Amino acid sequence: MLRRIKYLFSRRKKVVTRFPPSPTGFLHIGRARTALFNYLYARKNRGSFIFRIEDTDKTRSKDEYEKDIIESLEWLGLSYDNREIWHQSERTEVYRKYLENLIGEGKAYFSKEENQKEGDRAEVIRFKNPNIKIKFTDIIRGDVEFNTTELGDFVIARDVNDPVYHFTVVVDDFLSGVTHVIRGEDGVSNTPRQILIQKAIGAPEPTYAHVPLILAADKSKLSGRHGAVSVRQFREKGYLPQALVNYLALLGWNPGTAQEIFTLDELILAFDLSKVQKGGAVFDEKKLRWINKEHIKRLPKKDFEKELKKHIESSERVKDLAWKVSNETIEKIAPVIIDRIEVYSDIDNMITGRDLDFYFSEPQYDCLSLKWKEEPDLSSTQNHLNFIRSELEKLPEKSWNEENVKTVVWPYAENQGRGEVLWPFRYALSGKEKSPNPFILASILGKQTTLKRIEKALKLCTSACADANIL
RNA sequence: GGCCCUAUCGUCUAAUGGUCAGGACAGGAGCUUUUCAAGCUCUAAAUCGGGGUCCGAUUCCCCGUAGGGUCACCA
Repeated sequence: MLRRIKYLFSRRKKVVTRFPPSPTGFLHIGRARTALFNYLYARKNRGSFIFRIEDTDKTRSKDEYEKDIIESLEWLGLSYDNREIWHQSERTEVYRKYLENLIGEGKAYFSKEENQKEGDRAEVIRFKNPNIKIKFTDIIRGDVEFNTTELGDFVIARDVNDPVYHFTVVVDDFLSGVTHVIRGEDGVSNTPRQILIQKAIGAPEPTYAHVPLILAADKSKLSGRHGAVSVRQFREKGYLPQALVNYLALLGWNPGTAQEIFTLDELILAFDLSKVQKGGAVFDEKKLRWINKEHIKRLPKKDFEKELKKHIESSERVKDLAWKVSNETIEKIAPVIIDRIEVYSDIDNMITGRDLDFYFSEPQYDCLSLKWKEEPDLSSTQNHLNFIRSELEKLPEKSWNEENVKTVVWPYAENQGRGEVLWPFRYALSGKEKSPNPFILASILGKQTTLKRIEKALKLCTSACADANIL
């Protein structure tokens, strides 16, 4: 009972996590993952997740990047809880107060410098290092100990109005009540100096968790030269945000169960920071693609259809040829397409590869292609097509569907040879070596078009090929 | 180089002081109503090396090796 109360008491402090990117580039997936971990941890503990902008480097910070980071975060569905977004560039007043206090207390001092490189100031503010041992507990890596002597009296500001990162993070984390600092592994060695500053300004020490880095296939840090690294690039490639989130969560973490496909809400439930891996993880786009496919399969039908329509309608080919894209067609082909793609950009590739043409226009092909590979000539192909046509003509329009077309043709195909019958049937409808099966095709195209295309195939058999003396 | 961290199939990972070291992705083979895809079944594939501790280590310890991070008036 006492334990229980103690436990509850210890948990009373509200968890606050944060994501403080500097707008010096598009949102990198590595950073997106640490944002995700912060988000998950906060949500899991019913705490809050804070977002702020660290733009103290005026030359490298760009509005364009800030916009991208905010959009990407929103796209991923990682909502933050603060209404107002702090910009460190607008908070020099705040930092100055702390800076002046430290100087007044003798914990920091102005220091004359010899210019090491261009842009260096002649005078900076340095932190007076007490040279103590710093020990902190990291949720992921356990106890970490550092001797701070080697840090020396490090710089905390260029001048009173121009503080440096280490100082601003500590002040802002303190002021916004951050309880858990979850960041990339590259922050480990920054921790001791930040703890030193915390002690100096009287800020409580947050709990740390350093997440391992995302690696490229060659095990080096994932960067631009390895291809897509920003969230926006994956978005442009046609990945689903929930799939990216799912994959990123699974990189370096696992729920301890066999479950691999998660929604954001499921992740919140299952997530456990202490089970995050210690070593870096190689980014594998193949697996991301697979996860994306699984999420596409789980999409509400209408959502997928909408996206499919968008891709088809906006393609150059469809626009150039002025093909009509009816909702009815979209609904019919959606299940066929869904089995054949992993990311939305695969739809675009199918269009450019002419793999969708036959749904919208009459196929053009060479009559010889109608012949099944084991047939010596077109004579029996012609017979088969004739049979299919006459039988299908009897099938009323309102019973025209995949199942019924199959019922009509199947016994005949069994009898005459599947390839011999089905290949020309399918080819007549698609004009393609590879396509969905003829029954689905027939049901998508409808009775009229199906019969028209068979008719056309029959004509080709008798005229063109006959001329060429192939029969 | 100093300091810090890490080490299981190709990749993401599970597991235990005693297991046939499990799963998933990717690969290979096959099945299913021609082709393509999907689906299903099967298959190959790993505990970095060397010392300890122990009846027994992949697991615990040490050393090595490899990889990574960090050493700014960048964040």
